[in-house]
Amino acid sequence: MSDSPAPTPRPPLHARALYQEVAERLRQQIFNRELEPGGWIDEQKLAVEYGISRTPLREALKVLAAEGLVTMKLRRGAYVTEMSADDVAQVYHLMALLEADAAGQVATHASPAQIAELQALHDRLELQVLQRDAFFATNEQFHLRLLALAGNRWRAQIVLDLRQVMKLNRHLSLFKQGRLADSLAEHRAVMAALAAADGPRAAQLMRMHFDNGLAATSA
Amino acid sequence: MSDSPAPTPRPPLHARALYQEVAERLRQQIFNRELEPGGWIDEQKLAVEYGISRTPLREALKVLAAEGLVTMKLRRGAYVTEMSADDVAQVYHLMALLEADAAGQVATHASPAQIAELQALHDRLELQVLQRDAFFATNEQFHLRLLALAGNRWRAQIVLDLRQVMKLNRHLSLFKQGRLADSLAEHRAVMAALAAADGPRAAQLMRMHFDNGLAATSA
DNA sequence: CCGCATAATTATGAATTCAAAAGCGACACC
DNA sequence: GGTGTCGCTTTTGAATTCATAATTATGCGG
Repeated sequence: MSDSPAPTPRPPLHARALYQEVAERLRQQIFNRELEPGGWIDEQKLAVEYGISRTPLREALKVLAAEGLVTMKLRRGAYVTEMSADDVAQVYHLMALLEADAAGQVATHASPAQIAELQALHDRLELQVLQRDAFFATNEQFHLRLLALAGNRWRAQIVLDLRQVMKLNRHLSLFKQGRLADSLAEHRAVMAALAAADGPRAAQLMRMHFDNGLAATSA
Repeated sequence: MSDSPAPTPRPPLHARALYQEVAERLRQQIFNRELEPGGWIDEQKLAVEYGISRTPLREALKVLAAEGLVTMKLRRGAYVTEMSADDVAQVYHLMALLEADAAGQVATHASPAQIAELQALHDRLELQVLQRDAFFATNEQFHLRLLALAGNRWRAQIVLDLRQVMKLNRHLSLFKQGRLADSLAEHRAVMAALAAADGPRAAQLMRMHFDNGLAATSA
């Protein structure tokens, strides 16, 4: 009689397919450099490590390949994608284009409550300028939330994928001292434009934010 | 002794993995409406039809899912994605954004030979205004070539995927009489801007080209 | 001692087999 | 007559088995 309020044993927790769980786990291993860019992915080893068969693992690898995180070589298996400096520049350019447009949309169409939500995230960012990892996390939250508010699920998905491949070389964007503070200042300006409902300015500032981000990696 | 100059029996023709071949075949069946949007995809039936096992077919389906062409429902299989009118508008917006940017890049950076190449494609388009299917094919060739010349492989891939999902509802963009001619006129203007190396104008005209395309579907 | 051909090993790719969940229908009970 | 439950069928999901290509090792010949 102690379990009357819906115990929810376990099956409903299997909300996602196994291959998706595996894909997510692979992404994390890639981002954490446990699988290094350019490196070969040993299917058998990972299948044993994950306690599964090769089948769902191979399905996950093909999804990651479609996302661009891994590269399939015919009859040679899967390799973690390597990003050249040129690739980084290209992806930054696209993120700038897409996120600037999103910022413009949000500035002109978002409700006060939604702006307040973004403001809250930004405020948290202000407090985390000395904690690199937390800063990155909150920063990503802000950008993804902005994307969601911009209301274009296709763009949101694309930017998500781009942000993921960008994590392949966090070592390049290991912001040098000071970049974090600069980034925050730019962020503050974008937030101000959003709050002012100034679409063009928000877009322009967001573009600059990314251009500076790119410059910081290549410099 | 008659086969001395490298016969190349067959193996090198296996240039692509089977799951990729299957993915391409599935795309074609989807675009041709042999698999209708919203419809369920019968794995066993298709596997028999293709003369393969379910394994590579399922891998292909997951790739298509990552591209957005099909939707996987947990424990219920794969369904051809349905595009809402809103989805169409969103995707058009992204194509406008990305291709306009690409046009700007090409206008400012392409070599004369590359511009001539695009001009040749456009000239062919002019001759095909009365053949709807040929017009579409050449039109796509032009846009994809432009993307390639713009030199951002990530953008090229993204636009390719977007163009694919857009084909899910060609019935919506079954250009009404006259739209083809209008489209051609816009195309001619874009080509002129490209030839004149006027980046901003090329971008602007390309954006308008897509905006008009969207208006033609929703009207 | 070096190079090439050939055999053994290993890993990928695909088919097959197995398990489990969802859909469907019949039957009984209210 | 309607509703709920039990069991049967179908289909998805995953593991296992099998085939084939590539890599490595080995041995022979130069």
